[in-house]
Amino acid sequence: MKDKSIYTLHADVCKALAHAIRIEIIDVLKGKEMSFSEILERTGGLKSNLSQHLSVMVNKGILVSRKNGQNVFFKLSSPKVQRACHLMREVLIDKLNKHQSILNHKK
Amino acid sequence: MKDKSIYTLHADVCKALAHAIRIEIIDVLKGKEMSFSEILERTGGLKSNLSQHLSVMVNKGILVSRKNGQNVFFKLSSPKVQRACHLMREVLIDKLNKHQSILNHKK
DNA sequence: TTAACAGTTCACAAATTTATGAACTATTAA
DNA sequence: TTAATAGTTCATAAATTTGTGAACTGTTAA
Repeated sequence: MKDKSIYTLHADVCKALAHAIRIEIIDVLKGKEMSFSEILERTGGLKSNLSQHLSVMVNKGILVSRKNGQNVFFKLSSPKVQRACHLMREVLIDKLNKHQSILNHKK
Repeated sequence: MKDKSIYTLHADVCKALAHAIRIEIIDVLKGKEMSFSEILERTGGLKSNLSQHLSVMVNKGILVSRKNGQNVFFKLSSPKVQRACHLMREVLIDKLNKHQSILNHKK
């Protein structure tokens, strides 16, 4: 049988996008590097929770981090992440538009 | 507070990519339309399981389906899906390459 | 009508993911 | 040294996702 482990690895990377908080982090991190506390300021919530989400994203290769003194800075590992995320957002928008136009047709 | 429901919707679309079987389905469906049974032939597994995965993908707007007689045909809802998926695959490959080059440096 | 075929739905157990708060580590300042 | 700050780790309970097989629906053929 064909080896499917590449699909598991690929899905693991995609899982790093599969949570509202993590999508928000990508949104906030678009293009720039930001410290943990700045991200926390923008997203809100518990810092333990944010730390866990960030660590998932770093482990899956979506983000990279570096430590400077007491602070840890995060950024997207590549512009590809932002592009992929943007495409998925468009798929969502397309779907919402289609639903809207179906509704308009019915009235 | 800022409204975050767009992040939830966006993450829901991304969740449709977050499973090995669903990544395989996208891979198999690249560019072409295919019937349920053809997809089942290629991916293997239980048909009830495949049917559930396909229904998740249709509901999230990743796939569209049409019925013709006894057969149901599926295709990607847009080339954007394939492009996003490909970008995430590249993020994975980049990560694997980086790990590889770190290993080479150590020996 | 009955049987066969294609696919979906359902119930449920198992696995995975998530949020929370407490405890912990590391760095800087007093 | 002690205290404060920044962030991580850990345990655990709750929520969500997943795989399985049986039952079901709809379509075609005999």
